[in-house]
Amino acid sequence: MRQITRGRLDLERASLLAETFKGLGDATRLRLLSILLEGETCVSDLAEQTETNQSAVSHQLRVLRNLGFVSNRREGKNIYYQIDDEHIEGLFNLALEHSYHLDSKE
Amino acid sequence: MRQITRGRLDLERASLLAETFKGLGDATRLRLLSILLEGETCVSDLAEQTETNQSAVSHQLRVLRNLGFVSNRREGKNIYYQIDDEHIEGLFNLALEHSYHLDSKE
DNA sequence: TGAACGTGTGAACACATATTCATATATCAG
DNA sequence: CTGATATATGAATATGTGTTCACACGTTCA
Repeated sequence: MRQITRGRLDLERASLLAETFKGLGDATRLRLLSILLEGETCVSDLAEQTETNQSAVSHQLRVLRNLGFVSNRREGKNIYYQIDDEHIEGLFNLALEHSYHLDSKE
Repeated sequence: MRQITRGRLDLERASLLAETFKGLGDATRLRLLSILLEGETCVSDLAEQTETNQSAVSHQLRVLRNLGFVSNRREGKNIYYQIDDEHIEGLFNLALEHSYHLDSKE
């Protein structure tokens, strides 16, 4: 059982966490993740479904890969991406709750 | 009981979520929040404890206020900030778990 | 081998963002 | 009112980031 480190963040740990949140701080990346949460998808399908050009998708997938959010595998000419992190869905849902929370404040 | 909206994110909702994550995507802001999670704190103390100049702290507190993460109250010359969102701690902890997850991959 | 297709990558550009400096505003003490 | 203190704010600057374009690379198929 992992003991979560609580208490004040030092600069180094804060920077690490900031990287994680920054990775989720872009609408295109969130939409890619949202599609991938429904299942493995290849790059061209991701581009089509998000109405984003293929190069932009590739760039953003690299960001997600570097953060350990997704992984990929080649199958012929296609490369399929998949979620490779168990916390993304939770982060999604908490952030959604926050947005509802905001609604109710206004 | 709130029904969480799942499934694919449209652009508008994705942008909203991205704002939330962007707000957490900065080490200075995360450290401020981390201190505030321990209790209400005034601006000058926040600046001192993060070794950040007062103006920068004020700017970042404004960002956090605009996102609904914190609120404040004046007491004499001081202004005390406090956490005003129930999801921040959860987001913190999930992101921490993700960072441990990353460690174990390398 | 060569053409077609899917994907990755570097450069360039436009735009966003964090920090600093100077200064404004608000409150309090005298 | 005056000066001191706490905080906010706008402008300037440096740095980061997302997208596009052009092209490279790898795979398949004929």
